[in-house]
Amino acid sequence: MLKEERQGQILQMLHSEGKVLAPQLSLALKVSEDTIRRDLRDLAEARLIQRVHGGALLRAPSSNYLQRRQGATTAKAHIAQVALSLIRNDQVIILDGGTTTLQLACSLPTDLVATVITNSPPIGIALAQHPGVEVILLGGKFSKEAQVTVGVTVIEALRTFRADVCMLGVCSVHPELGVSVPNLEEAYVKRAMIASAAEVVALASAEKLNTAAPYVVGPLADLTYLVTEQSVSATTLKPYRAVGLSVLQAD
Amino acid sequence: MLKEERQGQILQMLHSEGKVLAPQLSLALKVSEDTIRRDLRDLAEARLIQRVHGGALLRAPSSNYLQRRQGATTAKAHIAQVALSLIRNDQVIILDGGTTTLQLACSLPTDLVATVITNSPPIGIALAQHPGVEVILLGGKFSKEAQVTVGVTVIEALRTFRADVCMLGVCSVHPELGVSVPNLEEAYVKRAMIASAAEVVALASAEKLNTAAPYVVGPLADLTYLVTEQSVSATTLKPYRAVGLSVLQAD
DNA sequence: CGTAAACGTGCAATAATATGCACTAATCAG
DNA sequence: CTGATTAGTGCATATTATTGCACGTTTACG
Repeated sequence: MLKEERQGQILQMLHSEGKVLAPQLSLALKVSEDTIRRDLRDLAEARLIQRVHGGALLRAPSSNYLQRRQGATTAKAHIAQVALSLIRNDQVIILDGGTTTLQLACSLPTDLVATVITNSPPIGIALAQHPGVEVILLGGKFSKEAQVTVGVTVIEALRTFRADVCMLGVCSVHPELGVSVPNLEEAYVKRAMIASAAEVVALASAEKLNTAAPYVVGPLADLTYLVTEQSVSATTLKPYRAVGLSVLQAD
Repeated sequence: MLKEERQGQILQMLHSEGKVLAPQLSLALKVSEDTIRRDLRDLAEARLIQRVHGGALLRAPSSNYLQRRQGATTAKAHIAQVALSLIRNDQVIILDGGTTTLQLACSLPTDLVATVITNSPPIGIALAQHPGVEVILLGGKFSKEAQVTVGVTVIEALRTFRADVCMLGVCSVHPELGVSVPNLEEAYVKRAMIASAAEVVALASAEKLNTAAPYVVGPLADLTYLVTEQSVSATTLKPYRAVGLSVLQAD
């Protein structure tokens, strides 16, 4: 049995039982407790479990999303402001999850008349303030970390829409690799969002540029606009403009 | 039993009882009072409880700001508390939208392992605090007043599930008319929830009893349990019990 | 005050863990 | 193909964490 396979089983058992004990795992997986402990250490290092004396527990709920929601708001607010200019009345808009897009949702004019399709419950709730906006929430498994729904139902549901524009919060964007994310599920969802929209707007703060993550969403050619911060230099943006992307910078 | 697990139970008992005593905990958790005291010291250090001579108290008067935001009356909290007793580990639970069910979601033990299917984004977000709970959000048009998703996609999605129990917040319930709601869409959704669950629990505060609304969800026979307040008289409840419904009252 | 309960501390027993080392199997450069 | 390297594992041993108990001190409350 491979190490990764074994660690996968540990995770699975943890999620079904709520807790796991080292001796119990040793017995079930037929390896020594030492190996189990090493596995648990690895998994704890990867922030997948909460290691405790005697075994492991489900990871304590992280307030990552809330923390991120606090941080770096001015840059994101500026980016959101620019993205606003790409939205017009009576459009069908796909809004990706994430803090930048949540900021965008909050910044929408209150008299905007539009349909917003999103996999982010917080965005849906935020848009309750906008009487003219019809909100369609995409259903699926709720990812607590990113506060979005993921899974095949989200992708299936997206297929049934034809949106005018899609606002994508990107984790990583690179001139050659294109858009990539740290999570397989999210990659599929973003791909489906891109496929269902006529125009695609990527919202990327400065630190996202020229970086890459494990899962590729698609090439730069999939994007129509790239919105980023004022502070980014022209040379940094040159390769993006070179492939025909319209780059907008906040002021 | 792991230390962290035990401390989790202490927290849970504290939240349900309002206070805990060292000897009582020692008895309940089958460890010495010394260990209990060490646990209480740890928890106090982590600012999770307020340590006092003899045991511990809740640190802040209000345990959850979400509860306050909803203006949770004590009645609703009590109803939710009773409904908790109908939930066990490893169940698949359908949670209806509404303030009472949100209260219920917030009151779930943090170490509960279960799957929750809901059409309420606020409930989904609230359950992000529960690492053992897998949340499935039902997608559809977002109703801003009720803060739930509605529409045919919700009903379609519900068809694909077979839940152990369904927790229904009811607007109106009447011995002869059964459950009814003021909105056609919601009626359809509740009907679908009932159809997908083995047991149906209706949560109804006192003022909901013996009232009716325009759209009928179904007869009382669809329900398994009716949870309501202590203050409701036995004569009021008699017709409900007469049709074989198990009526539970908060204390 | 005085008493009993509650508390803190040091200590020993036990369980869990970390670390160093040896062995195996797979990989890879030459 | 061969020898070297490396990741993964199990074992022995040292270290640490957790717990219960003993004992002296503090606290609550009549």
